[in-house]
Amino acid sequence: MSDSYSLGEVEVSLSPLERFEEFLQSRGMRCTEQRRSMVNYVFSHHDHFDVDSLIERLPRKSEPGYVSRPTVYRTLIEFVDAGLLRCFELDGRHVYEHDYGYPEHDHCYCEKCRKLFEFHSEDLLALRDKVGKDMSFRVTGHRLIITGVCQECASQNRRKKRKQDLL
Amino acid sequence: MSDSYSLGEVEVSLSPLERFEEFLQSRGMRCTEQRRSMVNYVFSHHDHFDVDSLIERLPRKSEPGYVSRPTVYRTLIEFVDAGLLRCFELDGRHVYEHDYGYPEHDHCYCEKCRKLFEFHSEDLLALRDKVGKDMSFRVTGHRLIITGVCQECASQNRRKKRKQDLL
DNA sequence: TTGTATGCAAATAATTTGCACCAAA
DNA sequence: TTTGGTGCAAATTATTTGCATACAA
Repeated sequence: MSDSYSLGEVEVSLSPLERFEEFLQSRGMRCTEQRRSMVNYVFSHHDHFDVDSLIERLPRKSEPGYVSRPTVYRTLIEFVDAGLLRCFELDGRHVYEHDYGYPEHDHCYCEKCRKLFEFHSEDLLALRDKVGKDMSFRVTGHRLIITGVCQECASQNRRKKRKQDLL
Repeated sequence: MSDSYSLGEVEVSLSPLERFEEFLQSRGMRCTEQRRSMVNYVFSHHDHFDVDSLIERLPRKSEPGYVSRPTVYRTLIEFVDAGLLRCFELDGRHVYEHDYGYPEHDHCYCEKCRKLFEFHSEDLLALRDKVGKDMSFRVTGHRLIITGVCQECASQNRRKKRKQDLL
């Protein structure tokens, strides 16, 4: 095992668990069974997820690794504080995604299938900083969501329309 | 009175009430006391607002123009459908702002005072369309929020720090 | 008159909290 | 042994809904 850890596309020197342990130490918090379980399950996929979909993947009650719903909420907040996850709101619920070891990006959101598609734009970062300068605003971050219809949903619509035309 | 109506910076040919009445007609909905009252209060300010702050401005129960909370929610949805308001989520609640007769814009959000500052960027629209093209995504809209600290809050911090330095 | 709209109270949904018990360091 | 952590049940918050009544067209 090398001394660096690859997640997505960015090289980082610690695994998510190691980094989280460091965070816990620095705050006098404990590395519990539940926290370790959460790290395992959250960082074994790179999808976006909400609390419900995470709990579906987590072990059930009475199985090893089970984490209660309140603790899931509490631990996700810790992950965000630790810089492991980012969180945003979509359709009235919190959505989480990997931050640590994962390249910065923004999203297109399909209003039909409700899927998120990632993209990265250097121009956006430049634009963001320019706006900050113009407005004397000290920028710490941003969130851009482009809404619309993804290719797949758009072509499904077209297929349906063609069928209707034949009737 | 001229036959065009100026709100913010964009000229439109109908007042918000007239436009809403048109919308209601087209859907076989009725122009009620409550809907008229809401139009009055919502379009007499240009601020961002959430349901609670709107209800604070609205007449109290037993006063003329009173609208019950469920009807406030229902009517705001109608305003959005009618293209009079836009809605987005911030800190777990719905925030509304004028759309009709108001120029397209995005926001800087100060994490200290939680105020929203508007800006407009043509570059952003171009960027948005380019991303859509690159990703074969049919763009219908976007939402950009730049987070950080506004000038006022930043300078307050500096003042506090200076004072602390003197102790 | 006829169905849409409203207010009330109750239901939902997502998230948070109080607290007695449990366990990491 | 000493705090911090957890699960449970209950509380909160924002929003939505069912339904009997009220009212616009």
